[in-house]
Amino acid sequence: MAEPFYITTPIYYVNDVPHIGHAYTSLACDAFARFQRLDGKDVRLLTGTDEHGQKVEKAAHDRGEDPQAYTDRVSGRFRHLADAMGFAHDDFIRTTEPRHKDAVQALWRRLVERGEIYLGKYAGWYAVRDEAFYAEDEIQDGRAIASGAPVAWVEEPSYFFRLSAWGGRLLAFYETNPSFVGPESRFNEVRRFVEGGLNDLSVSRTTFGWGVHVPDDPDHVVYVWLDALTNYISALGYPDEGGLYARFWPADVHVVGKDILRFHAVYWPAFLMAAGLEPPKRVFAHGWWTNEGRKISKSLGNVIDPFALVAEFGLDPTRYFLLREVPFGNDGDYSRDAMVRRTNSDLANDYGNLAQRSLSMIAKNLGGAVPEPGPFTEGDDALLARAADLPDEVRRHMAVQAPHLALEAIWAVIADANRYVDAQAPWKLRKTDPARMATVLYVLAETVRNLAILTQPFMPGGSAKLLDQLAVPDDARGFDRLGAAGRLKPGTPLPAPRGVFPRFVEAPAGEGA
RNA sequence: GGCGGAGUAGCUCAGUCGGUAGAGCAGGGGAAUCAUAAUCCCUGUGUCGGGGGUUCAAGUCCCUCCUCCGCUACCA
Repeated sequence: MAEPFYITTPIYYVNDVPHIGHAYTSLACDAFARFQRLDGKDVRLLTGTDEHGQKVEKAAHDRGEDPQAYTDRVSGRFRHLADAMGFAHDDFIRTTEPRHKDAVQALWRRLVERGEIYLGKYAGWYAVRDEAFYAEDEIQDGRAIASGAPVAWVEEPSYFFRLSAWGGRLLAFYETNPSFVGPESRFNEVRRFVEGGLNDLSVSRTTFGWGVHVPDDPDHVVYVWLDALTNYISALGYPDEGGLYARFWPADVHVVGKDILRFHAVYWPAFLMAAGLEPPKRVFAHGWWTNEGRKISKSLGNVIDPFALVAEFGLDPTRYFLLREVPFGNDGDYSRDAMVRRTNSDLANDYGNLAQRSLSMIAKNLGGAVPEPGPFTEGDDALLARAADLPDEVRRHMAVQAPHLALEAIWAVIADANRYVDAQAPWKLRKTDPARMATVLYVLAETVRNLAILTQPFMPGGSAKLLDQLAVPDDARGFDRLGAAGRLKPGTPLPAPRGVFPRFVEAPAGEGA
C-alpha cells in the first residue's frame, strides 16, 4: 500500500477577503501535494475555513444575516480561490460542520477527563473591536495603544488549559524532533518563547455565542484556537481514531504563515499531547509578500489580488513566480517587472523554447514521430544522466519545503539541454548526418519528457501540454516513469507542437487607463 | 528593554573545517540561425557595514560601534 502523506493549509478566517497570502499558502501546499502524489504517495491535502468567533457573529449581525447563512456565503470565496488556482485538495473542512463540532467537543472532553482543563476566571482589559485582552502596559486612556480600540475591564469565568505544565515536555519534544519547525530560524524563536515560560491558556469565552459550545456548560464557547486547530483531525474523522485518522495522522506537514506559527508549534502539540494524541511531524512557516517593495495593507490599497494575477499572467506563470522567486520561508517582493521577467526569461525562453525548438525539428524533419536513436555519445549520455539525477535532487528539496531550490535544480538541466542543442547543432546534422540528428532529437525529446514530468507539480497546465505533445499517456506521467523506465518509443506519432509557455507582452499603452 | 538574525558586484543572494571572493538577473561584446527575436560563448579590479584584535593568513574567529529585520502569549 502506498505510503500516506498528509498536508494541510491553515483554515482561512471566513471574514477575510481572499488575498495573495491565502493563495500563496494553498499554492505551496498544492505543489507539495502534487509532488508526493506523482511520487506514488497516498496523499491527502486539506484546506478549509474558520467560521466562528465574535467578528463573524458581528459581521453577520451587521448585515442582518444569520451567522450560518453568512458563513455559507462567504466561505464560498475561498472555494472559488481554490478553483481559480487549480488547487487539488482532497477535503474542505468548515468549522461550522457537525463533524468538526463533534471533534472539538470530543477533544475537549478528553482534555477535561485528563485534568488538563479547569474552570477559572479571566479578568483583564478587553477590546471588543479587537476581540482581545490587553495588559496594563498596553493601554492608555482607556484605549489599546496598538489599535486604538476602546477597552473595558472584564471579568468572566473561563476554562483554562494547563499550558504552563507543558513547557518542559514541549522542549523535550522539540529536542527529539529537530525538524519539527521550519525554517530553522523560526524554530529558534519558538524554542525561545517556550523557554521563557508558559502561562495557562484561556480556552473558552462567554462574551459571544458563535462557536462550538463547551460540553455540559453551554454558556461557554470553545475559544478560537482550540476550535480552529482541531480541524486538522476533525477532517480525518476524529474522535474515530480508525479510518482516515489511523491512516493519515500525524500530519506530515502543516504549512502556515509566520504569523500563526506559535499556535501551531506550541499550543497545538501541547493540546494533542495533553489529549494523548500524537503531534504533527512538522510545521513550516512561510513569509509575507510585499508589493513593489512596499508593505501590503488595506489602507494603502495595494493588496495583490490573486484572481487578477491569474487573469493577467495565467495560472502557470503565477504559480511558477510565487514558488520560484523567493526562498520559501522568507518574505518576498512581488513586482510586475520580476513577474514578467520570470514568465519570459524562465518559462518562455528557457523552458518553453527548449521544448518548441526540439519538437518542431522533429515535426519538420522526422515526420512528426519519436525519432529512432542510434548509439549514444558521451554528450548524449551526459545530458540523459543529468535528467536522471534530477528526481532525487528535487525530492530532497521538496521534502524540506524548498520549492525554489527544486525549480532551480530543474532549470539547471533546462540550461544544460539548451547548451546541448547548440553544441550538437541538429540543424547542421540534417544535411551531414541525418541519423545522428535523429539521435540528438531523441535525446532532447527524452529530456523534455523528464523535465515535463517533474514540472507537473508547479505548472500543471503547461507540463501536461508538453506531455501531450510527446504522446505520453496519462498513466505514464508519474515519477516512476522518469529515466529509463519510461523512455519514449521510437516511431510513436506526435501531435503538431505548439508553444506552451507564451511570452508575456505588455498591452500597448495609450488608450484608457 | 530582552533574546535572535542579517549587513558580500547595479539587483537578489551563495560562500563548507579561516588561506587575499562566486552564481543568477541586469549591463557590454561576439557566435549561431533549429526555435516563442528565443539560444550559446566571452565579459565582474567589489574598501566582503565602520573600527579594533587574534593569526603566517579573516567575508569566515573575538571585541566594539552603526544600520536593518524577526520574536517578545491568548486577532485570523
